Amino acid sequence: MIKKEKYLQKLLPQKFYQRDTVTVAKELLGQLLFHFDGINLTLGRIVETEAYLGEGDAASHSFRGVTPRCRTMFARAGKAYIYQIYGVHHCFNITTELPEIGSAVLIRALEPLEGVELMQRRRGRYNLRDLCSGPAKLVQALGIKKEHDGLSLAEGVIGVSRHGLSVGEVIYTTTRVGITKAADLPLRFYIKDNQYVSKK
DNA sequence: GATTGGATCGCCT
DNA sequence: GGCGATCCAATCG
Repeated sequence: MIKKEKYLQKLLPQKFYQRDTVTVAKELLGQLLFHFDGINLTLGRIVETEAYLGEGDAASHSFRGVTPRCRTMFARAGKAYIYQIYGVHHCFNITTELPEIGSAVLIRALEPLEGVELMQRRRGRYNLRDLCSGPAKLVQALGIKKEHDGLSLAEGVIGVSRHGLSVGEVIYTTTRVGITKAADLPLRFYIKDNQYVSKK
């Protein structure tokens, strides 16, 4: 189980994230998100993302400036921003742009690829399509915790490894899921016809 | 100090 | 398709 090394070799550099949030959200599609918990590696291919902007986006936690919850959104690009939602779940984001811009990309769905058995145990679900087809589902499947908030993806504990889109795969753009403010902005991106996205 | 509601999920009908 | 779980950040007074 030395699989970890081959993914670390292709770790996306910090500069990948320190760019326009919409660009990062689109270019994360097809890449490989992993978590190494010290013993086991779980990994999936990113098939759905959403951009949360640092300016003019009322749905973004950063809309009214720095608060205790969203302070990580104002950290350097390429860090994990993890928050609790509905009292019971957690969501995983990656910070983008320059630190003064409170922006991030929400990872909404993965195609499970490595450590599938462990994901199934963590989820208590066995159908592959039920493992990572939602932001809180993939956090649970990968074993990501709120303690990882602020962690740099350059550490290689949680990280994204390069792996582009396949030939013929097309990116679809829609409005974001589950928000009421700024609900009309086209900031959700997913791989068209992919069976692992959270919603069509 | 109190109230409100949320970047969700899974079970129920 | 509807709704309860369950907590705390954000907002208001």
